Amino acid sequence: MTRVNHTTPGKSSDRVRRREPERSKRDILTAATAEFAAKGLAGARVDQIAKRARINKRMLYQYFGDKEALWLAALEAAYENMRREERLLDVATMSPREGMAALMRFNFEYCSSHPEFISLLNNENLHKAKYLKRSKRVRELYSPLLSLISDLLAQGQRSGVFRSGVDPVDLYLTIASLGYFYFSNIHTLSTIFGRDLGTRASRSAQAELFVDVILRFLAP
Amino acid sequence: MTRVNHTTPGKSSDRVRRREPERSKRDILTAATAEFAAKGLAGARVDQIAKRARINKRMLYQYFGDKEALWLAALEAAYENMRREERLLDVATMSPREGMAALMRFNFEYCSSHPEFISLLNNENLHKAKYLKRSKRVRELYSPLLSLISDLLAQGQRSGVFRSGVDPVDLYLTIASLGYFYFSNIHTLSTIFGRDLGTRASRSAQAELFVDVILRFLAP
Amino acid sequence: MTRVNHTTPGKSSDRVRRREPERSKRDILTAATAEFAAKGLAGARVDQIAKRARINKRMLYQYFGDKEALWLAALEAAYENMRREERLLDVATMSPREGMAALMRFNFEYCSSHPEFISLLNNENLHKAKYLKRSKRVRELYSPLLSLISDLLAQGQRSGVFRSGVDPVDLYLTIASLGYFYFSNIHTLSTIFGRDLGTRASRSAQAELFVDVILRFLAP
Amino acid sequence: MTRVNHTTPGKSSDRVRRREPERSKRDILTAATAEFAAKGLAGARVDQIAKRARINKRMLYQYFGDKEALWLAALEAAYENMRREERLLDVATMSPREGMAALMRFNFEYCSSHPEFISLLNNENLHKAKYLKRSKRVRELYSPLLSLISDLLAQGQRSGVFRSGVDPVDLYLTIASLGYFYFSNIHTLSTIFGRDLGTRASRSAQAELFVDVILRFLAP
DNA sequence: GATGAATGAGTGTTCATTCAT
DNA sequence: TATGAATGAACACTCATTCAT
Repeated sequence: MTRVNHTTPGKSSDRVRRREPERSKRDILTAATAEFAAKGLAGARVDQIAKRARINKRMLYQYFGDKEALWLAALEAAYENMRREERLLDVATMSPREGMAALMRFNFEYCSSHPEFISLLNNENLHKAKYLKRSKRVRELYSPLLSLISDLLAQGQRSGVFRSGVDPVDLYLTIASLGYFYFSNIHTLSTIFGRDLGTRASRSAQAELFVDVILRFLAP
Repeated sequence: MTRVNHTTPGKSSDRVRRREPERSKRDILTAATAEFAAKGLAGARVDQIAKRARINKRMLYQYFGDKEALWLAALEAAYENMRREERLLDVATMSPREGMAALMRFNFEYCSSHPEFISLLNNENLHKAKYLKRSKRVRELYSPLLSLISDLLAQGQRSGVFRSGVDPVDLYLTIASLGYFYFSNIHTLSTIFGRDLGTRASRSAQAELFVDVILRFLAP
Repeated sequence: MTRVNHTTPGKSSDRVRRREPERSKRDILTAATAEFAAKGLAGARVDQIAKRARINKRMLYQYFGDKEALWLAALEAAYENMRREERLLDVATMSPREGMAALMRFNFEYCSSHPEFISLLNNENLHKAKYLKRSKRVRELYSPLLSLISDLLAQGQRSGVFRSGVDPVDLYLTIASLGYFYFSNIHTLSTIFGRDLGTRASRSAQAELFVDVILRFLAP
Repeated sequence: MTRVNHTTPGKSSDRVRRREPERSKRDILTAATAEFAAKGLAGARVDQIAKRARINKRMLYQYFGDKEALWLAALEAAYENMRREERLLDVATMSPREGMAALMRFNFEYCSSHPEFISLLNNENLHKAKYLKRSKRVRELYSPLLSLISDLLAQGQRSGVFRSGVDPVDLYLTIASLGYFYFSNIHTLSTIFGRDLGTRASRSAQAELFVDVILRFLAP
C-alpha cells in the first residue's frame, strides 16, 4: 500500500512525466483539437482528451480552467495556425493574378488538409460565436490579410489585369466561400452525388475551377 | 394521487391533446428541427424536444424510434423543404441569365432565412454523413436540379449569353458555396470583422455580389 | 380519416375479433405463460404479452386486472396443468413399485417438457411465494397426490416390496427434487460439465437413475 | 450550492469514503449479490445496489462495466464461495460413508444458509446460462469436487461399504438435487403444505433423510 | 367491446468537475 | 506537480397503466 518514489525531479527517464508544463499544455491542446474536431463541443469528452494527451485530467483543468475555455484555446490555435501558414505564402512578391490564384489555392488546400479547422469553425457558429467573442487575439489576425488583398487588388488595377470597383472584403468572402464550402460539406455532397469528392483528382480540378471563378470575377 | 382535469371535452384547444397522431408527429419533427439546429445532434436534448412539441417523450420514441432516427427525419425534411421551395421558383420559364440569378439569389436567401438547414447539414458533416447515407430519399432530390441547371446552361449557350465548357455540377457547387458559406459562418465573420453581416442591407448587397460572380463566370 | 365499419357483430369472418372473451382470455394466458417463463415477472413485458396474444392491451387489463394478477393466473394454470396430467397416469391401478417408478418418471419428464413450469415456480420463490399465498386453489391440488403416495406406500409395505417408516411427504419431496433440479439447472450444469444434458439419451439415462434412487430408498 | 461537511478528516469512520478502491469494489459486490438475489437480474436496481454499497453509482460502472458484468461477477463469487467452503470440509480424511454424508449435509446446509446462491443460479438458468458461459473460472471449480467424489466412491467400494457401478457425476447430481430443491422451492412448498419448512427442526430432519437416501443408494 | 395514443415515474448509463492523497 | 477515486446532475430510453374515441 505504501508507495516509495525513487525518481529525482528533472530526471528525463522518469516513468511519470514531471515538470514539463509547456509540453503537457501543448499535448492537451493537440488532443483537444482532435477530439473537438471529431465530435464537436457537446460531443467531445474531457476524459478522452486527457487520455489522448496522456495526461491526468486534473492537469487539463489546472491549465485551461474548464472544457469551454479549452474549446476557445483550440479555436484560437486553429485560427492562428491558418493565418500563420497563409503568411508564409509570401504573396506580396507575386504578380497580382498569381497572388490571387495562390490565395485561392491556399484557402482551398488548407481546408482540404485541415478538416479540424472547418469543424471547429462550424461548431463555433453553432454557438453563435459565443466563445470567439471572448477572444482578443483572433480579430487582429485578419487585418494584415485584408491589407494584402487590398494591395494586390490595387496593384492589379494599376497594371490593368483587374477591374476596379471590387471591395476587398467582398473578394475575401468569395475566396473563403469557395475554399470552405466544398470541404465543409464534402460528406453530404459525396453521398448525394454518389462519388467521392475527396480524391486527389477531384480536389485538384475543383481548385483550378475556383481559381478560374475568382480570376474571371476580377478580370476587367 | 387524484388528478383534476379542468379542460372541457370537445374543445379543440385542450391543453392535453389526444388522438391526433399526425399532428403529434409533425409537432415532434418541428420541435426536433429547432432543437437540433440550435444545439447539434450531441447537444440536443430529447426532453427539450418533447417539451417543445408538447407531447410525452414516449410518443417521440414510438413514432421515430430513437434520437438518431429523429435526427435523420429532421435532416430529410430540411432537404425536402429546401428543394420544394426551389422548385416553386419556376426557373424554367425565365431567361437563362435571369434563371441563374434567381437560383443564386434563392440559395442565398434560403440559407439566410433557414439557419436550421445550414446547422443540420454542418452537423451531419461532422458525423461524416453517417445518417444521410441511410436515406433513400434525399439523393433523388438533386437529379431534377442538375437537369434544370444543364438546361439553363445549354439554352444560354445557344442564345450566346453563356460561354460553353461549364460543367453543371461545378456550377452548382459554386452557387451553393456562395449561398451557404456566408450564413454558415456569419457569427464568426461578424465577430472578426466587427460588424453585423446579418442586416438586410448587408445581405442584399452580398446577394447581388454573388449573382455578379456567377454571371461573370458564365459570361462568354 | 373517417372510418366506416360495415361488420355485423357475430359475423365470424370479422377482421377484428369480437365477442370471444373466453378465447381472448385463453390467448392472453398462453402468451403470458410464455413471456413470464422466458423472462420472469420483472423481465416480462405487458406489451409483448398483448402482441403475442394478438389482443389489445386494454383487454388484458380488463380481464386480469394488472400484471401481477396475470402472473398469479399463469402460475395457477401451470400447477393445475401439472397435477391434471399427473392424475391421468392412473397410478392407482399399477403395482406399488411400478406406480412409484411411474410417478418419478412423470415428474422428471414433465419438468423436461414443461420448462415454463420450472421457470414460473422459481420466479415465484424469488418473490417468497407472495402471489401463490393469495391463491385458494393450488393448495387443494396436493392433497390427492399425497393420498395416492400414502396408498402406494401402504400397499407396497403390505406386499413386502417397500420397507416401513417412510413418510409420504418426505418421499414426495425426494421425488420432486430429483425431477426438478436437473431441468431447473440444466443450463448452468451443461455449461459447467461441458456437455448438453438436454439430449434424449442424457435425459433417458438420468430418469432411470433417479427411479433407481427412489426404489433403493424404498426397498426393505 | 454550498456544501457543509461535518465529518472530521482522518477519522476512519467518515461517512464519505475515499481512496479505498478495493473496499469500494468489495462493497459493490456484496450489495449487488444481495440485490440480485432478492430481485433477480431484471428486477434488481442499479440505484439500489449503489445505495446499499454506499458508493456513487458511477464507481459501479467504473469497476464493473455494466449491470450484466456485475451480475456475472456476483455469480462467479457465489460459485467460488460455495466451493471454497466445501473444500474446507476436508472430506478426504473421513471414512467413505462419513465423507458422503458430510458432502450431502454440506450441500443441504449451504443452500439453507446461502439463499443468494440458489437465487443467482435460478436466475442464471432463466437466462440459459448466458453469462456463465462467458466465465472462464467457474468451470475449473468442479473438477476437484468430482475427483473427490470418485476417490470416495472407489475407497468405499474397496472397503465394501459401497456397491460398484455408480457414476460420480450421477451421484453428484443426486446430492445436489436433494440439497438444492428443498430450499429453492421452500416458499411455494411451505405455502402448499401449510407449514414452515424453514424451521431448524424441519431442516435437520430433512438433511438426515437425504443423507439416508444417498447412503441407501450407495449401499451394496 | 375494442383500439392505440398518451402518460409519469422510473431505468441503466454517462458526464464534467472536484478532492483526498 | 500529479493522481485517479469520487460525485451529483443529467442523459437517452422504457415501462405499466389509463383514457378518449
